[in-house]
Amino acid sequence: MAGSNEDALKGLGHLALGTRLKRLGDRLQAHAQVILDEAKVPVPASHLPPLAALDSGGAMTVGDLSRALGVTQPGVTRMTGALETAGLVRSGAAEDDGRARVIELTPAGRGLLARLKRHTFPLIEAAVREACGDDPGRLLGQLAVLEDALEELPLAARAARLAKGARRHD
Amino acid sequence: MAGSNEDALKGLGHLALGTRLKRLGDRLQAHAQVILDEAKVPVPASHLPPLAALDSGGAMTVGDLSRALGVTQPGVTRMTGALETAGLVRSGAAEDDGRARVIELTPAGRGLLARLKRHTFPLIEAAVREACGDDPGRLLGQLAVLEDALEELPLAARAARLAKGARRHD
DNA sequence: GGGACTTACATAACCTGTTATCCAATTTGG
DNA sequence: CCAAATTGGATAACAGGTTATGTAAGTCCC
Repeated sequence: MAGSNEDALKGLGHLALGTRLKRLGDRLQAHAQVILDEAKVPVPASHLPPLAALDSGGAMTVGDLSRALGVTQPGVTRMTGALETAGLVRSGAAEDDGRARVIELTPAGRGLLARLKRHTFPLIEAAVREACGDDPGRLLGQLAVLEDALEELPLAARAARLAKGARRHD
Repeated sequence: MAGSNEDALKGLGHLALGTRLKRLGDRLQAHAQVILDEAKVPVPASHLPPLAALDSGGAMTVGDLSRALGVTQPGVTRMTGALETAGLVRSGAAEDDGRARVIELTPAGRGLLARLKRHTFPLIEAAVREACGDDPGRLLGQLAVLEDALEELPLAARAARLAKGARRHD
């Protein structure tokens, strides 16, 4: 019999780290969604990043948002389309460039953001921080280390180098 | 005016932790995929967890796999379907229960796993460990803390408690 | 033993991201 | 000034997960 499962991912250790990170991220978002729902926020959590970016950065184009959020341009097009349907943002051609579409918050969007910043975001922030354990910054630090490392030298390159070094033991 | 921006995104800070974890996980998987491709592994990285689970746990049903991997049952159905098409697993009704479908590795699947365990997994493992920085276990530990915390008390409950405590400052 | 629940899986529809490609507007260079 | 290259965005197709629901097999209980 398989005995106690669960350890399948654990057994893969660092190999499954990617899977594990994704799942944990998903779960965090789902939990945050519950808080948002309780606060009667009329948008899914996934739409908050663009709203926050527009709030802090002011009106900007699709491309700007794409860069600001780190999601691809089609993703931004879809998100902003949904937000526009929800009445939280509006958009129009840029004055100086007919190709660019400038997105800005509507009053409704600004109002929502104001409420969120005052009541909801701090709550989520505090709850997540608490869930992170004694030293909340440490997790973020570890993530940054990993992100930077991947940026600096891809895994494949590291693997190749390690393989070369290990070959004599083979 | 929003003044110094940043604080909207700061407010999102830990809400964005979910997004960040997911994105980092994605990137890790993409990097691992490169290594797998170079090793001529004929499956996407996302299919390795079920293979590894079957390898370590032996033949098991769809439901077992779902629990072992932490993905939903339809997800397992799809994954195993693809693996079966690829000839790496096979399946059949359980002897004692006509509803259950038991999945097991084919010889090809076992062979692939053997090769991976010998050559590829250790490489990925080592590369990821290196990328994680000086103390590779610490990140896993942090993740476990967060996972356990979410399990033990959902964010919404934490938020509710924190909100109650903070109300007198409102 | 036969009807009502329960269980295990399959299927469908959806969500949210991706890459690939197309179109229109702008810029550039001859 | 017009043709070519570039740029900003939209659209389509796909990926990999999810939830919701359907269906067949098993179990319970009168």
